[in-house]
Amino acid sequence: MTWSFQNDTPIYAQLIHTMKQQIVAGVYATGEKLPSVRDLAAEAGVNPNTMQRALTELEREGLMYSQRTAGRFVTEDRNMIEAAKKALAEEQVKRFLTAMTGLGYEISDIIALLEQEENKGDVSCQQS
Amino acid sequence: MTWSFQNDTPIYAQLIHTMKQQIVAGVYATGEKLPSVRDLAAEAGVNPNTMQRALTELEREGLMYSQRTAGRFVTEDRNMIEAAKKALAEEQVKRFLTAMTGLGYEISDIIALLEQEENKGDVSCQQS
Amino acid sequence: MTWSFQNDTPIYAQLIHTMKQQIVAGVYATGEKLPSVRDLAAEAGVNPNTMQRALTELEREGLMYSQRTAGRFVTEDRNMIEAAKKALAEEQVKRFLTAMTGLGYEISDIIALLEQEENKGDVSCQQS
Amino acid sequence: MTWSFQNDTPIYAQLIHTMKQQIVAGVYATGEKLPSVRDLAAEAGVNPNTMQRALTELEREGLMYSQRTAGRFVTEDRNMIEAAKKALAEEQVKRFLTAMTGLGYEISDIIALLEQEENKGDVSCQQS
DNA sequence: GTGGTCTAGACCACC
DNA sequence: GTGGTCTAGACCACA
Repeated sequence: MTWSFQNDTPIYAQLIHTMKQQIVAGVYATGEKLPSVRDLAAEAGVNPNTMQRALTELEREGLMYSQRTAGRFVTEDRNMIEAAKKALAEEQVKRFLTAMTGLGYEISDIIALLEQEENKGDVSCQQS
Repeated sequence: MTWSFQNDTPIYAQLIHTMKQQIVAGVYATGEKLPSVRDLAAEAGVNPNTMQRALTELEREGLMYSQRTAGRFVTEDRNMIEAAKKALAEEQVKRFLTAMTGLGYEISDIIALLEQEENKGDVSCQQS
Repeated sequence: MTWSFQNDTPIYAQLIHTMKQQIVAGVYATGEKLPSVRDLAAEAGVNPNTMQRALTELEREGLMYSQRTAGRFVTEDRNMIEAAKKALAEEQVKRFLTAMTGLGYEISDIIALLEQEENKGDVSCQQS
Repeated sequence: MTWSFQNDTPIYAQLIHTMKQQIVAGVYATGEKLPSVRDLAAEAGVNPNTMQRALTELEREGLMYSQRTAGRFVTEDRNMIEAAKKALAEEQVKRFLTAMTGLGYEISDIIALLEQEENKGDVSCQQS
């Protein structure tokens, strides 16, 4: 299946985001060799040029590097990945907070909601 | 402005979601007359039928009602709207949590992050 | 509003049925003068010729008679009307029974259902 | 054969009713695969979209479910079907009673009529 | 002009 | 071929 894209943000930007998430989430481990541009493009159902552009950007950000002959690898710098992770998380938080405050929730309300979730997940079932 | 749609979920579903959000957020107040189907469709840049379908569904959910010739109105039942708001919030929370846990965060981490945000918003002193 | 017709049975037949029902139900009383063909046709939203045909048939059945100058009248023969009533009732019963047996109900079941209805209608409310 | 429709109620509503009746009556058995939307539409002589709408509604009511590629099936939940049957029967009874009382019959009269029918059906002796 | 219904025809994803 | 979605355009009843 080809991925799904929003038609308001450029596809290459969405690719960057998705690849970043996959690296941070460990789909592609630290130092791991990535599939070829052609394969990645095919998997995502986009033009190889578009995928190339995304990868170049990710390289510029330091999340991956390419060696002429051997291929393209995820960075071995865990701090780098950690930083990317934090950035992504912050983005999620920001988006989430915007949505929730737009719905009329205060941060304190939200924290309360999350604590509820935490208890829900902690113990399997306390009282039916 | 025509709205933007993801190409993985049906447009009518996205319309439902957006309209719901707008009602909950008070863009369309309780009991207020909504624009005509045709106008809403034009505004969203979709076919009137598609908008119609979304509105029909919202009507079925009780968030609005239509009067043959007079037009379509937001429900006057605040509880209804409140319930919709809660449902939307829960959806946001769920989505957020899966994204964050996918990134490797525990709920406790997330709560900590949010508390940080809270303090940031509270006072203007920043000690990055 | 113009009446509603099925598109499988001729309109004149449906007119006969409806007029018959109205006479039997007393909408047009025994011996009463009927509106003009033109008016009846307008009321039903059909061509006067079609209404004429229906009325002619009703005359043939003896439910009404016309006097050249004075107009058209419901029969004064109560037996006639009574018979028509029975015929209509029988038709209803037949249709009803077909539907219900088609649904898998036995006549005894149906009678039980109706007796329930009778009790329901009899007393306003016995127990909440 | 194309079906016949009344021109006062929307076709899709009539389709819902007819399909429901057929399921309840066992024309389409529990769990059975239904013809394709297109075939059903052709059989009924309506546009596939109209038939689709009816089926969607029936799905929502739980009387059938669809599998992306395999087709559409009658629910396997006999209780569901039983409930639908009762609802249809109640509707028939209500309609019948209003028609008959409109003709001037009391419920007791009607029950008497039905008992007559019962006896008629029981033994073949007729003493008209 | 409003909501609602219907048709015809197209496209998509899935297997 | 299946279900599902979307569009474009038409028509109706109502007021």
